Amino acid sequence: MLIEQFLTQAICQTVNVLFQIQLTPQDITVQRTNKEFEGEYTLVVFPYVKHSKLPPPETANLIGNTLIKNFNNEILAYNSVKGFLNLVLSHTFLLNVFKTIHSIKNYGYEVENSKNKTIMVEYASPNTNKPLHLGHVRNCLLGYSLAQILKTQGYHIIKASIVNDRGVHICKSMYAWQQLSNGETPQSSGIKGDHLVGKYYVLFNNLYKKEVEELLLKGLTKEEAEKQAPCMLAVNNMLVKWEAKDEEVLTLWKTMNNWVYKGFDETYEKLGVNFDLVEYEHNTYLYGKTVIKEGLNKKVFYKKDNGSVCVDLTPDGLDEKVLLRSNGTSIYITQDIGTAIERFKNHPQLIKLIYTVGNEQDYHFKALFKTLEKLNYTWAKDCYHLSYGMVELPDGKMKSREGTVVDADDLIESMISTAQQTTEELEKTSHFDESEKIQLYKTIAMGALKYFILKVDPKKKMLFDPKESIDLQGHTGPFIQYTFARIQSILSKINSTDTIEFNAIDLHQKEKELIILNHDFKQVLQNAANQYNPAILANYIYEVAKLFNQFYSTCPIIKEHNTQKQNFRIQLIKQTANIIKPAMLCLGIEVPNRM
RNA sequence: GGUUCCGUAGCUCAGCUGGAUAGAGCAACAGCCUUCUAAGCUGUGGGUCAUUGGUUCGAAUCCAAUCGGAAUCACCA
Repeated sequence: MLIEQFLTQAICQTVNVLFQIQLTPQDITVQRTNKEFEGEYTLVVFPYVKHSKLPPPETANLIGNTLIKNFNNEILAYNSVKGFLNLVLSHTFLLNVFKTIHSIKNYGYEVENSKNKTIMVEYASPNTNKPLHLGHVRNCLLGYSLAQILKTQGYHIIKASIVNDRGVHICKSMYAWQQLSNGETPQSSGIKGDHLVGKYYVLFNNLYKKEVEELLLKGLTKEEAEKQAPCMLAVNNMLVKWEAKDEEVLTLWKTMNNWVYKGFDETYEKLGVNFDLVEYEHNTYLYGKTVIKEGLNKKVFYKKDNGSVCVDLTPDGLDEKVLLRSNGTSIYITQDIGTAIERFKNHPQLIKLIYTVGNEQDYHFKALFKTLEKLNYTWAKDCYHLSYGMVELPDGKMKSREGTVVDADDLIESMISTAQQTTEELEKTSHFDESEKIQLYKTIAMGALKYFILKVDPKKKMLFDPKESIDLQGHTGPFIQYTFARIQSILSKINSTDTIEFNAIDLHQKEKELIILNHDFKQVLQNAANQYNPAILANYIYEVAKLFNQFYSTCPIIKEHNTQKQNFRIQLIKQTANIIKPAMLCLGIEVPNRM
């Protein structure tokens, strides 16, 4: 950022004078120089040949000559290859850049809430009829990480979850439990609450399937059978009773939901995610109805003959969307309209509302935002759907009915035991005490899992093979954690000061690269925040760790006897650690001091 | 059928506001622990960037068409 700013200004000034044109620094872009050429930054001169009226190489030479003449403190030399002008930055300039970023506390960060603006990130938002699975894990990690990243840009962040705690799905679990459980509870069975409720959800589906088959044998059509299956009738009846606040049903509903919440909380804790605001749908699902009425009065919506209320989105390339059932009850989008309005009403500083939801709902959110726009809410444009791809298994999509879902708790457990096994094989922890070991296994396991998920672009689908455990080597979370631990180890063996007395030292290639990469951190954080994409940060921090490891194997510190040089290297790796740690925390990944 | 998204090495992924000979990791092979942690470093092999056309000095990147995959088009959530 600092460097690009300087270069674009310098180049802008130069070409304006040379070619009698009027560009601004924003019109100029520089890029990093390719490995095989000398230099750090490159200007592509093709855009300027029509002004210079010279062939590209001569244009490059002309610009290069003028630059080193006018900016000889910063630019040491240049070389031009075809139309590419490669600039070699001076060591003092790079050292000054380094001193600048090193002197800034929390480089790359804005003070929390300094913008006095609020962003709400909604994620997780589970149904309460079954435990969390790998898809939820991706959702939670993305949402949490994005919230952390946005926080670094000076926003006040509200992490929100809206729990879908009512409806047919939970009634299915309730009915099956009533019929089949003999009063089984998490306490009596030792089963985690969400898994227990999930178990009865599965049992319900089995029962339903059996009943439908029986009815089919009796000669009913498939459609009739699916509607008339006794258990389904019972569930529908239960839902009616719930809405009528039947005490028995309500008590059971509360009991079973509480089992689930307790289970979810454990899983969230293991994932290291949390929320500032938890809403429950049974409280919020009626909000939207009055809005629909208003829209009807304003003629934004219309009532169809059968009594349902619709909005016409065909001018916007979408379809006609039903907003209220003919029997007057609300549906998904009705609720979402209501909660969005409530949220902007309750939080006056809210400038962005981000929904972390899978891409299967792209259409829904388009319709939702468009509808809000039609209702003339100016903030409709501030709603954003963070859409992410499904997690797929080698043999296709996860399907709960076929039992191919990867359960979140199971996955975490197996990651921990993999981490433990590998760590023991490497004999890393012989002098760790027992509790430290357990902590470390968890840290590594979650680091591997989180990084594995966050490094891929959210919008792309990703593949997970349960048969192969997630790697701990290479482009992984543990690699970065390991790098951090090494830095801590070096620092602990050296009595370091914080002086930055290193003025006239020669920089090794890897040192230059590491300075520049450190310097890029601010821009990367901004990009990740602006594009709502934690993967940008994840891939960047791997580059940093990789470069550190290369630097580390070529530039010894303890063996370096030039004290200025040694001090510089110490400060450089300190700064690197100062970037790795917060970046990893933005991804929700802990970094251990030793491993 | 309409709409949207995706297609890069054997596998998992970067790169996409157009720039030089397309990058990592895993897997395979060959080196490096008497020197700050070998979960590391160095090297080798591996590519028709789905296909075809267009835009231009220049295309994995932008546009169009085609092929392949996915999602969605519910008075489900």
